[in-house]
Amino acid sequence: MKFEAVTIKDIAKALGLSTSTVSRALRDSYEISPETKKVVLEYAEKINYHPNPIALSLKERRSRSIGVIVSEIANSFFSQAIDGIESIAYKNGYNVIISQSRESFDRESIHLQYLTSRSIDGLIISVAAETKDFSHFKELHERGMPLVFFDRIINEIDTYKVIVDNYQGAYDATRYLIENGFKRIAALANNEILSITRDRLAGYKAALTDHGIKTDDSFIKYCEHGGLRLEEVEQAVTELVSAETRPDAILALGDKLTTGSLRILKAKKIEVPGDIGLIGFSNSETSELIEPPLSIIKQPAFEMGEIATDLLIQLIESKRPVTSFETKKLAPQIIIRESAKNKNKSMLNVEF
Amino acid sequence: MKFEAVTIKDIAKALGLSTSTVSRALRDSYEISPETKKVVLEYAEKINYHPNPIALSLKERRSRSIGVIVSEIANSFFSQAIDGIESIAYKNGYNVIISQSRESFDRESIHLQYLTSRSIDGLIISVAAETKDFSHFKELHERGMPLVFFDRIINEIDTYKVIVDNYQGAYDATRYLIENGFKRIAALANNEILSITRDRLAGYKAALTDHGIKTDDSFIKYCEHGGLRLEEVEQAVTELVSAETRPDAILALGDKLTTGSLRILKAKKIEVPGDIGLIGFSNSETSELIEPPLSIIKQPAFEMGEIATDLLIQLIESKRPVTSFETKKLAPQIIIRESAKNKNKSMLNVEF
DNA sequence: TTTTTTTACGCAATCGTTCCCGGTAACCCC
DNA sequence: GGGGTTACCGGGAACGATTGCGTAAAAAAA
Repeated sequence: MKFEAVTIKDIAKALGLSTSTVSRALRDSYEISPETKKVVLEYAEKINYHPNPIALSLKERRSRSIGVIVSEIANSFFSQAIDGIESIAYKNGYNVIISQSRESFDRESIHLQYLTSRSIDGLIISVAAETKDFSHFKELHERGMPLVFFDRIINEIDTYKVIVDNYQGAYDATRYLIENGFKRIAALANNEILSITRDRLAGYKAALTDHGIKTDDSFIKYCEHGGLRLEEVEQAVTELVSAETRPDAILALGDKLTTGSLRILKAKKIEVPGDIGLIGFSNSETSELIEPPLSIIKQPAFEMGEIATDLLIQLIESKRPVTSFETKKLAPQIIIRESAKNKNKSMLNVEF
Repeated sequence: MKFEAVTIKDIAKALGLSTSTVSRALRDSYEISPETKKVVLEYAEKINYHPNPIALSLKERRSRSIGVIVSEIANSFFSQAIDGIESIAYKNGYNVIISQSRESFDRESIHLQYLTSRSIDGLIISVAAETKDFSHFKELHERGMPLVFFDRIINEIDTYKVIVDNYQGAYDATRYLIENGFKRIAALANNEILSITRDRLAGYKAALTDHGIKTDDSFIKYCEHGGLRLEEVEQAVTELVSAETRPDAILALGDKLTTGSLRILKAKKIEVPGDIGLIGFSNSETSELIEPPLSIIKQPAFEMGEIATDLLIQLIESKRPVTSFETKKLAPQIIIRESAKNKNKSMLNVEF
């Protein structure tokens, strides 16, 4: 099976010209006479010539492709972000190679290795939950590979980063719960090492403190793989609801944790928000259709992907080394629905 | 910003050998002495040499990358399928370039053009809803580009195809509705030209006929963009529920159509399944959490992606032209939940 | 008309790798 | 010791495109 492409040589031979002349004619060089250009252009059009991007990559030492590593494609947040990445990349003539870490450090390392050996021009990364050692990223960064982190970032590496205001999102969600009568608010977090975990928990704790509620460490549960495995969510939720003092609300700090905990609560026949209120980070397209309609903290995923890609391309195409980087922080959107409605008032809403 | 890679020349120079010798040593050629091999291998390891895939691509006239065109990444079915595609591609040393048609013919053509000009080795496609003219695919196919269709296929093009048994899925779902007391079953379909629309509608009609129900064409509504735009779903559903004889159940023949129609029904305060039963094709991860829990016909998306990629790679790597193609037809999974439960019995289940 | 300049093109190197074609030793056989 | 193997390695073309440099012919200036 082969797919023969026409080359510049074919044109040169057919027209009795040299390849250099053809090349220059195609690039509209001033050194070529208008007549020759016309002939070449018309013939190229006729035989449907397209420059071989691989030959160009070899010559220019750039592949015009960028790598992306996320934990999981089939996750609304990431698929929306990839959507944004693709759109900008495409506009700029880059293509995108996607890999999934599935929250595993090993898979992340392997993909990183693979992508860089495929000679990509830059990399957009959301770190895996398992990853505690950042040296592979650091080394790459030091060797000059353009890098942009989004969502889950690495503070120690100085480059562009794109995140939402995780602190504020968690703070506002927690405050909402407090102001609506919830008092014993538990947090269901991702892996402790992740930037998003730290920031979101900080917001959660600050909101509690600001409202005179003592933070209780037994109310904070961590899921090593961010809820990618339902068992870890089950264990965390089970521990929470079977404690002596059971929380009356859960703040879930990740997409999979939000739907996962609802899944578990339903399985345990625990009413939401009657028995336990629920609000969480989520970009699910169907959050409003869910029973009860989910209260969510939503990230502008598409936009984050766009911005990250814009920054990466800037980095790739800049003539001189970039030394001053910034962290773009976007505002999350909080959407309140039934799952976090006022405990007492909500009794009135139940349809008897 | 540059990312300098070590080449075979660097090794040759450092070791006082020729590039050919180094190349052969790295490929473990019999023409190279064990000692030389050892020296080369060790040095290559030491300076972290990796062959430049672009140079290889140029030499071998293959890029080891495959293109994928789907309507939308942020759609559970496709993201799960891509997941399967990536996994097989990665195992075989291919990378995957993904584009979205967003159901638009123009975007599909442009992406097709772009992908082929990027010298990909093969293509996996699920046709856009808008596409009625297949000549761009045909031409590509005739020029020898390995092609595999999945989900939405083109019958006129003779190549590998991977689908579910759409006829059977729709038939069984319709039969379930009939056997559970629903009599006036409407179908909400994708664009009329799509293979999945034809097959699913055929199954729907056959089930009706087999159970002595006359098919009513006014009960079949088409959405030109497969529900990608909620307005078209709204219009279709509105037409259905405002007809003189309103259907008592809807069979939605696409992912977006299923959640879309539920969205509209909810907005219209129409009870599901009390007023109207609902079952539909869907691969949503949260279908069980939805209110009411959704009855779905689920496609083995991941597996479909895997199979399609396997077939494509076979096609790419086969020495002689392949002339005999098959269509892999997988079984869909029907999951019955509240949204399609027996009209009369379901009254008993409502919690008062 | 001769010299200089301009115009328009070709030659060849280059990117990193593979591979065909040679070439030179060392060794063996008669 | 001449011829034939064998083992090992290098030169250079090729993949498709770009580009610096050289140069012929044509045009302009002297």
